[in-house]
Amino acid sequence: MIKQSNQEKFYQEHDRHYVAVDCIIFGFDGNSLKLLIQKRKFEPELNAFSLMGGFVKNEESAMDAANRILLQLTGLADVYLEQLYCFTNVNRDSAARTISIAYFALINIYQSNKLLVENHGAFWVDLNHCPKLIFDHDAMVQLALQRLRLKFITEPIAFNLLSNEFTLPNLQILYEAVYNRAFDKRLFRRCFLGTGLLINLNVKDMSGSKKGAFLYQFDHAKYVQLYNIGLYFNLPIDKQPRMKVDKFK
Amino acid sequence: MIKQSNQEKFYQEHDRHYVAVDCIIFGFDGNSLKLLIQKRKFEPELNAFSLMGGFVKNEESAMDAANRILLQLTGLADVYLEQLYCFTNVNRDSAARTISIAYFALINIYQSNKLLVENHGAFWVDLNHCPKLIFDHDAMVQLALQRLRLKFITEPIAFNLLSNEFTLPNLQILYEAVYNRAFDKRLFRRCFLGTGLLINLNVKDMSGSKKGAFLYQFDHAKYVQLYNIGLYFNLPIDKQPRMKVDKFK
DNA sequence: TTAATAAGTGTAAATATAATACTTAATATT
DNA sequence: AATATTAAGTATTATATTTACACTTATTAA
Repeated sequence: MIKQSNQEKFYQEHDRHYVAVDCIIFGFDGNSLKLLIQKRKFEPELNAFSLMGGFVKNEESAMDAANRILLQLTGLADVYLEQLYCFTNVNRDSAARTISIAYFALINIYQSNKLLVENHGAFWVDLNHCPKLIFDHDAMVQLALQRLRLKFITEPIAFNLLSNEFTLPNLQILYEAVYNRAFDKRLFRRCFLGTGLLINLNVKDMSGSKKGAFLYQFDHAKYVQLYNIGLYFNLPIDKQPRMKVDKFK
Repeated sequence: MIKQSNQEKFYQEHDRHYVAVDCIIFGFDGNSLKLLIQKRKFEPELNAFSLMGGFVKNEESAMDAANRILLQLTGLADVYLEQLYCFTNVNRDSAARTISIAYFALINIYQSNKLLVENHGAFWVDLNHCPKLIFDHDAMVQLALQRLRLKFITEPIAFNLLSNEFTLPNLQILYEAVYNRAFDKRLFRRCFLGTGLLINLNVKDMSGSKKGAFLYQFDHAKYVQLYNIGLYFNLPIDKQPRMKVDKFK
């Protein structure tokens, strides 16, 4: 008990800080990547654009806080959510020294609760036409996009942005939006179908073309099963040129 | 001014937290990967083993804090240091709610100041024979090792663990320690020499064998130059088997 | 019936990776 | 002086992967 009080003293000598989480919330409307941002209703930076965020409370982890904020804003639980980076520059927040743990989320844009989103002054913007955001939020978004590009190659997380049922053209357009470049249809299909993780539902979605495109589902169970025997998801796309002697001989 | 005070009120409604940094400090003794840990001289967990850490102060970023701790402990500045992950579980620290931002460092074990290290009750342990560490520090180390394996393939950071001059066998032993497996000498040499980033000094290090092994330097300037024209460091080693239809047909 | 549209498909060439064993330089030993 | 020892250093062939590339098909609308 005396120990406990010594401990407390030891800790109490140190500074404490506001700890916030900021959420980079990605969505996909079938054509382009979207980001959910808000017009701030409070100071500092009233009326400026920012990511959705909030403070971490004593009784919750940062992940809890991010989930809480996502639920409040979108009505969605069990969202794909990943810690991105912890931003700690002393003056990053103009109001008070605050460290921010950035998380990025992938959600199905059409499953989010429109009313909740609107009530929070939030709205979806095209990633390519995103207004300037406050503080270091632009840097957060850029870093999230980088991370997304890494992840899309090495984990099958793209499906979090799509409906349960999707077509291969849907999937390709999503990847093209993320990497901001076109892929050859034949190569793209082969590398995805080659994983054996897509279940052809033998039903056509006729909304996108006259011929219609087959609907697929992602076989999550098979993914887990293969992962557990040491096989990994890894698409041979968007490989960056490598330093090689012949490349500059 | 009234605005400012409203801001302050808004922030002051929220909890503040102790924010620590913990450093996963890697070294290499020519044979195996080492970790710098300490025997704690204070509560909680007096005499238990832990990573080196400290609290983030009001006037410094987390990176500043990590650098400060590294300098105090090893006498080294300008160390390779990278943010790993922010650990925020509510009960991760038994003494008080503390969030910890973990950083990993790569240092040349022989450049660290032995006296300083000893005075801090710190010492190097073989990664394969590391005692149980306090709190979530074991998880931090495992995550750092994972990150290291990713990074060693995609960035030439291994050289931070070696002397300025090194032999190809030195480098290979280091990679073998990190990936915990043997590499074929011919493949390993080819993939490194193939980058064109190693300068053969045409001087032999005779300490390791009768024949001697040529000393090399990493050509950092060339690395930056190639990086800037869009060529990337990427070694084709330790590729994980990929999910493919034929693999389980 | 035909025109239009996007979906869907296969093969060959080039490149990258993996698998493999012997030679060489220097030192230590007899 | 000859020989044994040790780890360093080297090249080729087979296999797998990646890239490049153009036509056919299913359906709807005119």
